[in-house]
Amino acid sequence: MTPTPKDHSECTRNLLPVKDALDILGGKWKLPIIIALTFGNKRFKEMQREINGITAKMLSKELKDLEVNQLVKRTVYDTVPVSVEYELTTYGKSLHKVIGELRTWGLQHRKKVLSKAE
Amino acid sequence: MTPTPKDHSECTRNLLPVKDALDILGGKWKLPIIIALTFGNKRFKEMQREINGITAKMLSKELKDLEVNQLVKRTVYDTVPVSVEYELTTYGKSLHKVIGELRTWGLQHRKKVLSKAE
DNA sequence: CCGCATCCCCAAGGATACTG
DNA sequence: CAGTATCCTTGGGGATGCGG
Repeated sequence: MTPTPKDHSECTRNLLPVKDALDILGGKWKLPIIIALTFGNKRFKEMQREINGITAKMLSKELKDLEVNQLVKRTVYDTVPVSVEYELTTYGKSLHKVIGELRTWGLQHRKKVLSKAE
Repeated sequence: MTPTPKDHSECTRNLLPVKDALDILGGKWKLPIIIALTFGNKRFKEMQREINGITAKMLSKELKDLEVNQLVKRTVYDTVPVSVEYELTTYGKSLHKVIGELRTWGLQHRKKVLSKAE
C-alpha cells in the first residue's frame, strides 16, 4: 500500500543510456551504413550501391545524423565532379564491441527460433 | 555462381544477426519491459504501472512477442480474478550482457554529446 | 484483473524529380 | 557525383471501450 512507490525510476535510469544507444543504432539504415564503413572508406554513390535498397535521401539523412554524433567523418575532395568520402571515426569504431555483442546474440537467437519455424 | 559481384553480401551476412537482435530490442517498449522484469517477476497491471506511459495494448503485444521469442515466461494463476505473472527466462537473462554493452556505450556517448548541447 | 478490438494519427521511410 | 525537395505510403503506437 505504498502511495507512489517510484522505485522504478531506477529502471528509467538504467534505461536511458540504453535508449540513447538504440537511438543511434536503431532505424532501418544506421547499422547497414556503419557496417559498410567497417569494410573501408566509401564514397556516397559507392555506399548507395553496396547498401541494398537505400535511397539517396535516407543515406544522406542517416549519414548526417551519424556525422552529428561524431561516428562518421565526411571529407569533401575538390575534384571536378566533387567527390565525398565517408569514414568511421575512432569513436564510430568503438561501436564494434556493441555490434559484436548484438551479432553474437542474434546468431544464437536465430538458431534457437528458426529451429522451430517461428 | 554469382553473376553480379555481390561482395557486399558479406556485409549482409554480418548484418542479419544484428538486425535480428535489434528487432527484438527495438521498438519503444521491448527494453523497458525486459529491464522491468530484470528487477523481478511482475504481474500485468503491475508492469503497466511501472513502465511509464505504456498502454495495455502495447504491453500485451510486446509481452506476446517476447514470449514467442522465449525471452519471457507467462504464468496464469487460477485465482478468482485471474492473475498472470511474467518473468524473464534464463534465455531472456542472456540479454543482460548485450544490454550492458548498449548501456555502457550509451553512457559514454551521452557524456560526449551532451557536453556540446546536441 | 487481463488483454483484445477498433479507430486514429503521425513520423519513418520510399519514389521520383531536380540542382550544384 | 553528391545530394535536396516534394509527395505519398505504411505501420507503429496511442486512446478508448468491451469481453473473459
